[in-house]
Amino acid sequence: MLQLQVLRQDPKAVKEKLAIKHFADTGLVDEIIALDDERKRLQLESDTTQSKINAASKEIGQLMAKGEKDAAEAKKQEVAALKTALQPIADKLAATEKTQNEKLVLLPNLPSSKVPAGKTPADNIMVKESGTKPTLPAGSVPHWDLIKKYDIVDFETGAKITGSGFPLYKGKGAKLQRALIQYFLDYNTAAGYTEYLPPFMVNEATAYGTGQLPDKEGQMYHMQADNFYMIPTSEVPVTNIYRDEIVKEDSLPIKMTAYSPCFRREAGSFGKDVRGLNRVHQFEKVEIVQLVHPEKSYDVLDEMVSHVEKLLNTLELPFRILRLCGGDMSFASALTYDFEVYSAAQEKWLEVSSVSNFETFQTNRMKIRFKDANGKSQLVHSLNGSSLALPRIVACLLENNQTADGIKLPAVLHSYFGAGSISLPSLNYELY
RNA sequence: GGAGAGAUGGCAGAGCGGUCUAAUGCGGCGGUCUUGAAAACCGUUGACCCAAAAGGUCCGGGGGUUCGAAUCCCUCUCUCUCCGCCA
Repeated sequence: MLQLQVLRQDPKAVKEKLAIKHFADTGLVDEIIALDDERKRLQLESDTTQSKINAASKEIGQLMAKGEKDAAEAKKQEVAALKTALQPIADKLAATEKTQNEKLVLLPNLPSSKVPAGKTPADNIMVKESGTKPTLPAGSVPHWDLIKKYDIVDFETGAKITGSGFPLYKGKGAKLQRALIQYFLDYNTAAGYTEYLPPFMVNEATAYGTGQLPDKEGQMYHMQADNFYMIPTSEVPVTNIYRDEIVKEDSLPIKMTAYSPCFRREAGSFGKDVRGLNRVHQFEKVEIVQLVHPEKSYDVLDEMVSHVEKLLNTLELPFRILRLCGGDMSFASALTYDFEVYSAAQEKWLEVSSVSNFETFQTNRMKIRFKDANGKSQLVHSLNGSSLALPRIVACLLENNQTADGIKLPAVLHSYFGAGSISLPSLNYELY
């Protein structure tokens, strides 16, 4: 949620920035400012009346103590009249605040000056490309064939248990998940991030805090009986740890990391991109989140990008980094870098991480603040990124490293996985 | 699931219809003393709305009673104790 004062200060600049995000309804900005003027007027009127009521009530108490019953009665009449007058003002004030807030929540975050103006993924700027695309041996196949050959992910049984898009990892496939999660968490904690294991369901207030509600309600699984939502990413519970808190300035930056499964309905996606592990309803991810001083957030964004970059390097996969254009960025982000790894058998790039600075867009909703040197409360900036989302990493590891007699794993995973490669299953293994 | 108790400022904790502009303690900040620190003493110390003063709002959330609610009533959420069930 944007800060009102930003709209009031320079509505013209706000509209120009919204245009970069391809947000059409710029009239909303003026509407919100007009509502704010109205709100202030009503607030003043309400406060003045309330002040009179308070003063009169106090007098009644004093008159009663002195035994002047008639005078007290007269005052009571006076208060009753004031209260009658106050009621419509209070109702109107509440309605105005509600409408204003509903409209304010519709505005996306403003893009930083580094965001290119384009509209589609083709307009994203490639910042870096790293590693070389492997030349696969003859007979190489995409990961959806490899997982069957090696018997490590079973989509059919996952569909039987739950539904399509819920993979069932098996044997070495399950162990590879565990190894990757463990490795990613170790990598993050070594860089000073505190590890959390959060609840995987959240309440409404939490989902609202990070912006999943009201915007993306249809993308989350909803537990109707208890009104909980399955988390689409651990960013949601983790960022909310500090909701409604005022932290000490010297406790910044707050660096947090968490593993969680992520649940996404992916309503509306279908077609080729959903094949295999490319797009699923439940997947594993390790996330990094930082709450930082406003002046440092763009340095921290660079630091987080470099953190993920080094992690990807150790996995020995070719990848590229993109700076997203206004049209491709998320609603809440001010600047986003996407990481894509190259899937050699599919011959395409797959997104495995998205690192964003949200500035005060999330913390304004969650009221995460710190006290500055002058004793003033200021909103902190929030950032997050994946390090990393597993399924597409696994897809690329399988495809890019396939050989005639097994799948070679990068050296960094050997100790976590307990072997240097995934070998073909023995026959009796299939007969479990 | 059953029975009971509770939710107050950063923390602990009093207040149970009008002087609550919330006692007191701890912690924090500033000062005196000190070479410096500790101790002691003195002062200070919440958030939000409003350009600011004045004023208003906030004692878990929401609603109600009353001229007046931290205090009484209803309701929701959460915490604790005991019983039951259980990984």
